[in-house]
Amino acid sequence: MNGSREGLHEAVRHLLMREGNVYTANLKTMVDVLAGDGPLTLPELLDRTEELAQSSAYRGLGVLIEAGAVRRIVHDSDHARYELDEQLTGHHHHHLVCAGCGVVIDVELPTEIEHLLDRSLDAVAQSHGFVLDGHDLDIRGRCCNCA
Amino acid sequence: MNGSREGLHEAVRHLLMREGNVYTANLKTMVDVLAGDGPLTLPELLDRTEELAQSSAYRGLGVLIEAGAVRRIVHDSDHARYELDEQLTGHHHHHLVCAGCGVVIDVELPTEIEHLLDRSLDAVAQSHGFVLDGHDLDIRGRCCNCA
DNA sequence: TTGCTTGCAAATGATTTGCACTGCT
DNA sequence: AGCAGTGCAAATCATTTGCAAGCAA
Repeated sequence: MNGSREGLHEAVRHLLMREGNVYTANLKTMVDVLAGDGPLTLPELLDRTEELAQSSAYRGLGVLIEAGAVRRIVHDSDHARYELDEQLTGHHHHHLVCAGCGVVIDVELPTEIEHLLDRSLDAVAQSHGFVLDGHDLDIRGRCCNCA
Repeated sequence: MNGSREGLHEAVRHLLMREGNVYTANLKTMVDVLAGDGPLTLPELLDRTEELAQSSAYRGLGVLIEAGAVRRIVHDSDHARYELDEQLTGHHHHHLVCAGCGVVIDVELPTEIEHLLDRSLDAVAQSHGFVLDGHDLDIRGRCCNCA
């Protein structure tokens, strides 16, 4: 697991270098936290780090997003959430979102379903003159605490 | 089409009454605008109406959302978007979102795909102890103007 | 030095709210 | 009179940005 974490950092460093950015200690910390947990809000991210200013967190996330290392996901709750990009985790996944407390859980769907979906979405996008980029599927519900 | 619009207003009035609200002229105007167009941002909504204060629009949307007549959808763009709830339109649909200009287009998927998806999502939700409420599928891409 | 990262404090901007006013019952 | 809906102006709050200081090449 330490090995894969090392590989992760290498991959992030590579993404950042392409944009002329440096992989600083702050950024590394943030990537580590995001790698260890699901999609986090900014306050949650700050809770899990020491000595990281809020503005630096926001700015760092901006850099990571720019480089394609992090994705910003936004639902109805107050804060946006941030997670490592799928190109880094290698897992295509979706989100199970609780309408009560706003918690977000990563889930995966059976491969055949994803394939069928991809094909269908591609057709839809093309028929509207769109260049397809990807899809986001949110499953709305209530977790056992909020139900 | 006038007939269906009348039915729409009746349905909204019914939803509002259940919460002890009145279907005022402002609300009616907003529902009319939303019924005539896709998901709109607040500025877009204001552009399409006369004599509607921004705060009244926000407040009215809040009332309509509370009653289940309108849904607020939020992507990366500055403004949230508002659309009539599916229980009013009767059409289950998804969103084709342009990463460039932020425009959102309603699209539908083949029924068999939706069925497969529903079954799959239900299983996933249950396995995480969630009570399933529904799903939102966003197709990310670039429209012909922004590609 | 030169240029980039950092953190504090201040600014921005979508959305919400306080309050006084209007219109309906 | 009494109660809701309305709009103006002010407040709120996540996020962004200006700026001065620190650090690395």
